[in-house]
Amino acid sequence: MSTTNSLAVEDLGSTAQRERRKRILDATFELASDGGFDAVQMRAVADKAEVALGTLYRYFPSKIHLLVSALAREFDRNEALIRQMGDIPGDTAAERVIFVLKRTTRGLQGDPKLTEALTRAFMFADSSVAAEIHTVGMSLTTMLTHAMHSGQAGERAEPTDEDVAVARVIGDVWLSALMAWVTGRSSAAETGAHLETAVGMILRD
Amino acid sequence: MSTTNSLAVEDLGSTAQRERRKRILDATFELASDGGFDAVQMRAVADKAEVALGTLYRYFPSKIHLLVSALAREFDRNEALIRQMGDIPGDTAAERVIFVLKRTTRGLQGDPKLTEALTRAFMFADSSVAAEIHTVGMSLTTMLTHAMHSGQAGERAEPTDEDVAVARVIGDVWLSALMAWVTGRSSAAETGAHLETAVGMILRD
DNA sequence: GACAGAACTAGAACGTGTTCCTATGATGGA
DNA sequence: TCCATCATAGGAACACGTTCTAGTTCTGTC
Repeated sequence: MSTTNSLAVEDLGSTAQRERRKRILDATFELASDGGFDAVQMRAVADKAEVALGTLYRYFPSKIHLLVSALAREFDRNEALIRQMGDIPGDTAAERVIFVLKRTTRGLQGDPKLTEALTRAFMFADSSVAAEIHTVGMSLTTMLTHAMHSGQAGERAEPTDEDVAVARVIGDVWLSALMAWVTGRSSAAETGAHLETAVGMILRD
Repeated sequence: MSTTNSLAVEDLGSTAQRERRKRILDATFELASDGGFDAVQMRAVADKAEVALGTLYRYFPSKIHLLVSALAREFDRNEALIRQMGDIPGDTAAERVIFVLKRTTRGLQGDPKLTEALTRAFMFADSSVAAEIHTVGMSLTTMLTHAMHSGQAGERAEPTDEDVAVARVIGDVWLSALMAWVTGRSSAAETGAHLETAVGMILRD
């Protein structure tokens, strides 16, 4: 286990450690939700999580690792939520994909500062955060391929390479749209419209 | 002219000022090219440009503004280059778009550290950099709509809303692909392949 | 229970982005 | 030419991410 990676839940032996990790991520969410990226100050996170600064850095080797890990947890939860709601409404793949994207986007837009913090960290991440970023990418791809096939024959089959390629392109567009929204370059409505247009282009049935 | 914006060339009265601005951007390129984002240190830029730190901040209110302005200049030059080479090779819009994207990408990949610096700054930018980001977005959109229509009837007409929407989606994918490459999550070859796939999906003739 | 090693705390210290201050030089109008 | 104003130089000062050190507590093993 190299020191350049965040400590994942599986890496942590004791209950106390898992609780520390949770307290840290909770504190991160709270601070981010209040004041965005800039308010997530490492000393403040450590204080709020009741953990020493050095310990915080033991669990997450940088602020970016911390925030991207927080994003990964958020995505995991979102994916679980969507998965447990069963079949996704919509007759075509495009409709279903737009449904989950809009739902996810709406969830994020409900907490703009938090979203700003998580998104900017994700965008700023360099190669040392590759592992955490990969986790996020997988969640997104899984969610999208699941939406594409939900309720269809062969739903349980592995997604094809083509499915994955489509999901990646849609994920790219979604991230860019999210970034445009976060940086105030487009409104929520424009973001939604842009997403619909793009998915319509890519997923013509 | 608000202090939250970089000083554009047009804002500068005297020749000495235009030269200062140029020296600053040149120094930025040089440092970025050598050591990437981290090597572009404001004190180092000021030294190399033979300008006081305070002056640097007068011209560019933050490191991010500085780097995004550098990116804008680079894009302008790239667009001019492509525009002056006349008709773009390729029989279909997709082929022509792929041509300019690959050409631009190759240019960037030829100087990885520089690209890392510029891309990460762009990705990290917040709303205070909206103006500079918009400049970059316009260059990209213009380049793409130009490629879509190059050599076609009605080449000189204004791009339609649909053209712009398509260009924006392609621009989104391109940025994400560039980011994946910059952060070492995908190779140059994969980046190229991904772009081709995506453009193929979006621009089916 | 005693010990070894890992994990944790508290806080100092360092680097770099950013701000601020004072003195000096350039410019344009009376 | 002289003055007012603004731009620049030079450098101190501050904030926050990150690293490091010394001492303390926890955990597992004999």
